[in-house]
Amino acid sequence: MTHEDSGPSPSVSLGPDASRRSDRARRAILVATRDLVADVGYSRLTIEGIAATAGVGKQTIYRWWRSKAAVLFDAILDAHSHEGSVALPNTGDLETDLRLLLRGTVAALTDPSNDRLQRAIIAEIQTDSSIADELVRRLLRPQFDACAARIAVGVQSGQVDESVDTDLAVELLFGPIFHRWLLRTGELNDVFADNVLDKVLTGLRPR
Amino acid sequence: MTHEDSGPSPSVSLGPDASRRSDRARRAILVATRDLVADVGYSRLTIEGIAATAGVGKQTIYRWWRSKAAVLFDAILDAHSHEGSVALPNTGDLETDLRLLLRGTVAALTDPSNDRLQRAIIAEIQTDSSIADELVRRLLRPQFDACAARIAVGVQSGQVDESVDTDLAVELLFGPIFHRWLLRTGELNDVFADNVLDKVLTGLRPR
Amino acid sequence: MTHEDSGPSPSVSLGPDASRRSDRARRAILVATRDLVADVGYSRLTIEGIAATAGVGKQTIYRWWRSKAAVLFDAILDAHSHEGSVALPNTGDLETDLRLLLRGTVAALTDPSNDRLQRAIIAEIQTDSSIADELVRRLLRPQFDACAARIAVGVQSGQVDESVDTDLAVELLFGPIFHRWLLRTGELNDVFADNVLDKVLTGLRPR
Amino acid sequence: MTHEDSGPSPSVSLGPDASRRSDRARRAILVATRDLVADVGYSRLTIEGIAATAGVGKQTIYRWWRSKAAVLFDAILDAHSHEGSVALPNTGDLETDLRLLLRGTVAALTDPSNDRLQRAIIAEIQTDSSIADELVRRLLRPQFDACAARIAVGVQSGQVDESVDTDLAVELLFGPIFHRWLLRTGELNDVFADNVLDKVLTGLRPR
DNA sequence: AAGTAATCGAGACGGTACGTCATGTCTTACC
DNA sequence: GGTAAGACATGACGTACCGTCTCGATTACTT
Repeated sequence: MTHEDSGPSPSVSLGPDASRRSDRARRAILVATRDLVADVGYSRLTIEGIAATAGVGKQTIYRWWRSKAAVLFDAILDAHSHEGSVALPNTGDLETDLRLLLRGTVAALTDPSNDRLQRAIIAEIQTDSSIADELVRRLLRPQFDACAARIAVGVQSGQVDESVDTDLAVELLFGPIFHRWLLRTGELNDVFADNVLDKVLTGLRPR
Repeated sequence: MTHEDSGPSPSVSLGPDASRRSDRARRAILVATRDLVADVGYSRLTIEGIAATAGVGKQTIYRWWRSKAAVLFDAILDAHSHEGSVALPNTGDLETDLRLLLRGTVAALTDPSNDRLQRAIIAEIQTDSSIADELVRRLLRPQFDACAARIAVGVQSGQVDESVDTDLAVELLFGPIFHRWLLRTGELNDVFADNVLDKVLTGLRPR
Repeated sequence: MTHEDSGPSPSVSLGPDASRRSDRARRAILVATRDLVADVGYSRLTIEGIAATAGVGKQTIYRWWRSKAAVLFDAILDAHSHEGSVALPNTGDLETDLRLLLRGTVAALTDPSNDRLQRAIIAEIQTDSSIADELVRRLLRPQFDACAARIAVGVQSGQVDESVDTDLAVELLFGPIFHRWLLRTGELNDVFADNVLDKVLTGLRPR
Repeated sequence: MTHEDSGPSPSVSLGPDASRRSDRARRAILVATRDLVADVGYSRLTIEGIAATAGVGKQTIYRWWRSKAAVLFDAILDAHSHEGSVALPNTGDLETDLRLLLRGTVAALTDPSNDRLQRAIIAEIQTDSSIADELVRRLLRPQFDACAARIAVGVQSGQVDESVDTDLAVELLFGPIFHRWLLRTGELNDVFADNVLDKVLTGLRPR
């Protein structure tokens, strides 16, 4: 999202002259955004509030981000940037590995400290599809791809039928998990994740 | 408010004295809300705009609804109230019936005239969980229950393994569909729905 | 102000059919108006507040009075109706009698329990001159006329020059008093009243 | 805003940081206020109307003035600020000078183009005594002091008794004038002013 | 090192919408 | 038909934020 993806300060919009940009202000804005969303919720998050909390002029925010949603998105990216790569465990047993992955996803979604931030960005992408694209591209796709890769290994080792589309398999796994979280149709916990995994794997096994 | 509601003026919150309520105003508000969301999108939907379009005082909206989201939700309910019951077809073949159901769901989600209204309520339930509860209880649960009932018939006719939890089966089917629609991870069409159905049914068949 | 000036329920506007009028409601409205003005001041006096305090429907007020000012005016009239006639003392000495009158006026104006009510009607007559006419005709003119009559007696007894216009004399006396009270240009007390009286009488004495 | 005020943007309440204040907005607000009061009267004067007429945001008004009355008062002050000093003529004859002064006051009060503005501020000071204090201090007191000074000269030249309190004398003169204007007890014209002056001066002459 | 140009914190500005309050009209049910 | 109650359309209130703008005061490149 910045001019070089490997750089230290990813941003949705580059702005006029990024080299002069105050890193102190940028970090303060992202931290303030996270804190405020956690505190008061996204619906009460305001640019003025972020600026005041960060000790920053409003114009500094408008100079570098297109919208409140863009700030929020960078705040989330920034929070995830310390998580390291999306490597999956490979114990050799596909079911075990996927169980760890799904349970980890459940844990991340239900973590109260992230809940408001994550739901905020979901709410936002319903309106702003460019943010949706960024979200998929930078956060979700890498995870889904890693998961698909692990399933592909399962195909080679004979644990999964070779006719299976690995991308589809990923959505069969994550779909019900996100469905429960987003629509609040029921409790999201490890039992549910295990049940989903069991049935989906049954459908994917060689016949 | 749901299809079985025979009362004349359904509402999320009844307010002070529902017997005196003007039905003319209520209907105008719900229609205006639907029209405006379709026109300008939820983020630009305002109470003042609804009131002006409906030819109604703002106070009349605030008297009967707790929030903009509550109005929106009633507008959606009202739109669905004319749809008749949620009966599924029963051709005798489970796969055929479920294919029709999933394709219908895909069609409903991707229908451009509903898109903004539906996404608006999804955005809203991320913030307001009481609206989420209403949505599940009055709109989603009836459909899911109907689907689960059809699958239960499939168990009796030997098309589905008798160990299967029918509620879980429903989420395996709808989860990936909603996942694509909500997160915009890919194109949502009949091919995808058919693929989901195929793999899930494989996982559910008697062994 | 009513159809017969000597009747028991004076009102600025007669309304549709005064014979059916509820005297209970009328009295409750006037009392509530006085209480509320004293409590919260005229600027926060509302028809709804009067109706609620009086335990009366709003329509009952609108049916019998043309405006909030009219209610207020009747409330003042009603308060003064218990005061008896406007007889002045006649000790034989004009200065003594006028001193008592002016000091009484000062006392009435500075009485904190009447202050808000009186100032409210003053504020109102700046906007509504029909109320001003009523005020002068029913409250002020009788007092001024009584005062003028007393001065006329002074003319006959040789205490005032016979060329003096008694109406003018009255305004010379009351003018400075009201001036201080209305414009708040200084403290209004007996000393001031006595000084005014002294100088004005000097100007009026036979030469 | 008084005669000795040399600053460029006098205001009742200075607010947050007067140095940043837009003079364009301030002037537009005061002009709009005057125009609107003259047009529709004080009772129909609204902040929203002022803002709209002045082409200004409502917040700009609320930022710099505490109330609608404060705006009105500044509008009056601003109108008077172009009048130059409050010097009285000094022809050598006290009666002539005071006659000019009183007739000028009568003319100012009965001028239809000022009537609504002046009555509005009178109505307002009945409720808000801080505005009353400002009015006296900045507009009335300077005029009264000038008048008192002229009378003091009359004392020295033997036209007025040396025992006379000049401030009292001023109120004897202006009191009846304002009384007629405020209470609408009779017609306010030059004849009345001359009569008042005649009697008051008689009371003030050396004996 | 001085000059200069962009960013910074601050906050006033013209606006829009908020949610509340009061207006004056109306309808309903009771007496 | 008057009454208490209160819903209604209207419109102003005073507040909160929006996104733009203008101010000095840094700050960091340029010469």
